[in-house]
Amino acid sequence: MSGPSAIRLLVLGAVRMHGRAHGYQVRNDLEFWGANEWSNAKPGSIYHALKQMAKQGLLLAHEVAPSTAGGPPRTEYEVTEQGTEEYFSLLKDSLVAYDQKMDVLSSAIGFIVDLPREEAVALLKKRVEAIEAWRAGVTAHYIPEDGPEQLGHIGEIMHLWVHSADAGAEWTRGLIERIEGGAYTFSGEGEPFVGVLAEDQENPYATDEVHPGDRE
Amino acid sequence: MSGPSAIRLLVLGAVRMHGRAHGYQVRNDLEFWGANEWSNAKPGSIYHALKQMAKQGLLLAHEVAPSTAGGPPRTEYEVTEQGTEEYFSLLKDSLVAYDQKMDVLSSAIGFIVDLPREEAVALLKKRVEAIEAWRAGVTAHYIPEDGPEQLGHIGEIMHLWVHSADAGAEWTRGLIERIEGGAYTFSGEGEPFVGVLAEDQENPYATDEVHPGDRE
DNA sequence: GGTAGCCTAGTCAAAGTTGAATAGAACGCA
DNA sequence: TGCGTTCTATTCAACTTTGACTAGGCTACC
Repeated sequence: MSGPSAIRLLVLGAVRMHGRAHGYQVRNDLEFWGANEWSNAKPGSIYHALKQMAKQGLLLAHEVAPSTAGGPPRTEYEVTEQGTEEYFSLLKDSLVAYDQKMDVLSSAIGFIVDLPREEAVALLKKRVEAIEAWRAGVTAHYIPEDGPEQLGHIGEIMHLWVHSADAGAEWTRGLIERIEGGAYTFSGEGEPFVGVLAEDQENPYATDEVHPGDRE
Repeated sequence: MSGPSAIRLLVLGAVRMHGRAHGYQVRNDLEFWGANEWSNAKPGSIYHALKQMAKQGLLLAHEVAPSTAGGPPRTEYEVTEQGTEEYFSLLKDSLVAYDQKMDVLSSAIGFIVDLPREEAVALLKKRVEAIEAWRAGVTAHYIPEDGPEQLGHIGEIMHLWVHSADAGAEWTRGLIERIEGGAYTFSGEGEPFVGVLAEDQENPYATDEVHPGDRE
């Protein structure tokens, strides 16, 4: 660690989609996206990220209005120009970085259509290269002179990592193909994808249902 | 989160192997195991875990002796009975839990030979079941009535997760086969595997070399 | 018309994580 | 002998994450 942060990207991206949003809206969007399943996007982290990024000038905080829908008053945020820069920089880094933090990659995939199609493809290709380089480095380093048996069951750990890296590379190659084949609508290709909940819309994924196999 | 913690398991396991160990020894072991590559095992976290677990009665702290090899005095730790219980409980949980935190699984694999062979196999089989259940739950929930196209590129995220889950299940099945086939030496099968560095031994993996593709 | 329960919106203390800083002792060597 | 470097061993402040808590308003229902 610590490469790009998933929450920062998620929060920045969510606020950016709304134009102006308060914490609770962001929180709902992330739940809508299923981000609670694959990232550490709990309320506390979200509000913390908002405040921190406001302090750093990436967001502009409007000390604001009592709620329009009951509940305590709320603070609304907008992304600044600096915040937009950070957003794209974070997005690109997250697509390329192979640090096996799936939450970072997942977030970036969620926003990938904010990039032009060719750039997305180029970054994903760089990702594949990064994975292959990581694989080469690790296998060279940890499967040394005297043969792998020497490591005993410890070798299974490297095996696991290499196996996952390969799966990651394979998935990435598939995605590249789909994108090159014309799937999805990228930046500058008309009607952008809008993945936020409107003020009054209900969240179809909001549920208390616990999926079998989940660990809380 | 927050399922079992990787550092706690690693630290507990390292101290346990030594019988009695100070922080620097633990730190070296973890580096020897390559844990710095696949977990957040930085010095700060290690010392924190030691102190915390001592406070909780899992470790016994001996306020101790000036270093025998230069440097400041050091504190040595032993695992208590309660700590041993916690160790095995953590170990078993980590083997079964599918919360896609690879560091937790990796740590557990490192210590899997502390269990009897049949128990290890049983736990790994439970793991495969947990993965399959998770997969079933998630696909049912996130690929709803109106077909998956509705999700747009967001569907790729679930695709990624499912792909990784499948890879994880496949690897686990492979490991089960190898273990059932007699690989490695488990608890109660004679000469236990010893993976710690002796007091004077040099660490063959200690290196500043940066593997290509690494993100710091 | 009261009250139980839920939705909105956010705060906070405790715990965990990070990277850098500290500091003593030994070692090389000019 | 004195000076810089490396190794040993740990601490610390800053930051992030977590889960539980707070608190106002609305709604359904008796």
